[in-house]
Amino acid sequence: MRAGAVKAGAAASGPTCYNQLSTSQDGNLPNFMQRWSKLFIPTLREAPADAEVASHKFLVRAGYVRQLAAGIYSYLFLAQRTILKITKIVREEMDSIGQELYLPALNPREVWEASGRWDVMGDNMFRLKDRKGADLCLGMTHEEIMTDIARKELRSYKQLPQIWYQIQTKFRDEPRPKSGLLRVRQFTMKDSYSFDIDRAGLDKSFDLHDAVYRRIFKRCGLEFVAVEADSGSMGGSQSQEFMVYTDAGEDLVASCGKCGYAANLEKATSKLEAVEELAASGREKVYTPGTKTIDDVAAFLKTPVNNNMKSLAYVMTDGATATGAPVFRPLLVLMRGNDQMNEAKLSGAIGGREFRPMVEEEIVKYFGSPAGYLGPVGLKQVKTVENKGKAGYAGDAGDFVIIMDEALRGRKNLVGGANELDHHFTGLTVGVDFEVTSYADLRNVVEGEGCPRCGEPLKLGKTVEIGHIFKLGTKYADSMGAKVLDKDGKEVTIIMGSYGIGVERILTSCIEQNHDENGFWLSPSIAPFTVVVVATNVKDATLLEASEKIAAELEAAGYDVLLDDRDERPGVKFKDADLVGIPFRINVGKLLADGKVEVVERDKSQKTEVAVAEVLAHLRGLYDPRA
RNA sequence: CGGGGCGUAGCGCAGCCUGGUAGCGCACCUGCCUUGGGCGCAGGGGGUCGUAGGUUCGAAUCCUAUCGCCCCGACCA
Repeated sequence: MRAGAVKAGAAASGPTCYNQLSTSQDGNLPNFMQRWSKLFIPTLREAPADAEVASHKFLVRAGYVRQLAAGIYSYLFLAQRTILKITKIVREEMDSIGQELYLPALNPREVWEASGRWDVMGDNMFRLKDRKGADLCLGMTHEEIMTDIARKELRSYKQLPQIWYQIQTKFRDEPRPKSGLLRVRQFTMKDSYSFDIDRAGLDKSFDLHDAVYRRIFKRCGLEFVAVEADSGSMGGSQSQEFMVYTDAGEDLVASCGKCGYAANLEKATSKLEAVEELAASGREKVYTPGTKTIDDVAAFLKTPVNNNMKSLAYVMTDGATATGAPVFRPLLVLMRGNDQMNEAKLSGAIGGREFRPMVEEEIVKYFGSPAGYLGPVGLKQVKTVENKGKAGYAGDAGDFVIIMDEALRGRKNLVGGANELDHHFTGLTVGVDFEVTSYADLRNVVEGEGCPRCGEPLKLGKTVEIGHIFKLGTKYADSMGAKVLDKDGKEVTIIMGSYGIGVERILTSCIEQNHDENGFWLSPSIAPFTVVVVATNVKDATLLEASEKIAAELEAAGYDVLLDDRDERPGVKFKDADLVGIPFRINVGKLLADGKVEVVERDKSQKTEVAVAEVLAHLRGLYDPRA
């Protein structure tokens, strides 16, 4: 029998679609037994020196991927099989709520200008010119293209709701690609977009995605948490991320083991213990020589750190001049002395305006004092005005925006800088000694603080984001003019949602979650093969024949079978089998004389002796592909 | 963008300081041997030492520039 030939009885599904051209393929895989000796599975004994995280090391060692350039990878046979299985699951689940489209990755400048993001995306966007010199870019995400279709085609509320999705390659020129497939410049994303006539519709589309996402990740065998996320600066109302706990992750999540509260650190809050107020003394300027840090001041004045107020000086852009140059405005942030400010939270608090810390010259210019002694007293301040539901600031160019962290609201008799070298004020109280422009939650939650819902101590953990669902509202529909007529014949803006899944991140997260020193194991639902049959000695004809028979039987029962028929020593084959992510292994070897083989469960490293005639039944007890 | 590190055979590395015929382990090929956890023996193939200039009789090695990759930070729907 020729290797790779379609075995009689095994290829029951007729001509299988097996095009490898793009991510638009349907995910079908060839339905016949594969022979390792004929395949290209370049396993490595050692990982490349520049691989840091487990998934990166193993993806390379197991022959799944090879790097082409920074953050750009070729997916070899095993990786492609796994990706196809993942996208098949994604597709099956998404088809239950939406329709699949396939949109261009190559986008003209105009559509990105329509939304204003041609400029916003900056260097993160790959840009190129065509032969005529026209600007193009590679799509980082597809709000613009989807909204463009919607604005051109959708006319009536009767056509809503719509959920359109695609599985496409995305391009992002990350400043620092890293961690193998975790942070890359080219990757596959399932992105979907919902179009609704009203908020209630959006809520429903959002909830549908929430439910479908949970099913997808579960089917892929991932342990995940859904967390509250920062809805970004531009007015989205609800945002939820799906995260996987792993030390390879880059995001921090605060979670409560008791009530289930979980939130990205950019969003998380906590119950704070009350701070004892200092005795009222009235504002008093005190000489505090050489006390540039909060700890210095607190120690010098013998006051608790949390009665000290930290003043952080920033400049932010606030509008532009007639010529388009940005206008800068000073920004003072007031925090409890031992709290850390979260930049994402601040960004939200100032309506998404850009900001950066002041440099020393700016500090002197705006405060008339060197850093270390800054405070809110005596600063000229803007007025806050309501501006289409978003706070706008009115005032002269140098007027401050002063934002105070919620943890300081209502506090009295604080210590703060006096805007004068070597001097601080004691006895500062908001509303008496100074005013603030607004309050906002700006502080980072600290591990062990009380859950905002139930008060139990919060835990912090590192995570990778594998999915994100987001109520966009009218941001793109507004800027791009996507409107329909409602029941009353009135033109209304379509309300949108945006939902993403990182396909490769499902694979990498699975590996991060399920590996040991010898390799990794994937859920049978997404593993490139569900079972590998190891013929321990191919020179032994009886043994090889028995292996082939078992493999064929399993294949006919719906398993994706890899037959290791290589002329290698058993040790080599076992090492490779442990490495490449296949959840089940059948060793055909010494025990065959007694009519038995070994069934190995990779995750538990558990071996069970099973009679040859019982192999299928035994395996079905562990996992049934047709269940 | 700031800081650090590295580019020598497919992978992991030595050689560079102190210039003089390019090496080791693994992998690969051939033969023998072996067959339950990356065997053993023998023979063999493969590298313009990232690239370009320069110094020198002579450069992997010294100098300059440049490209690439990795890490930390910044940044990051």
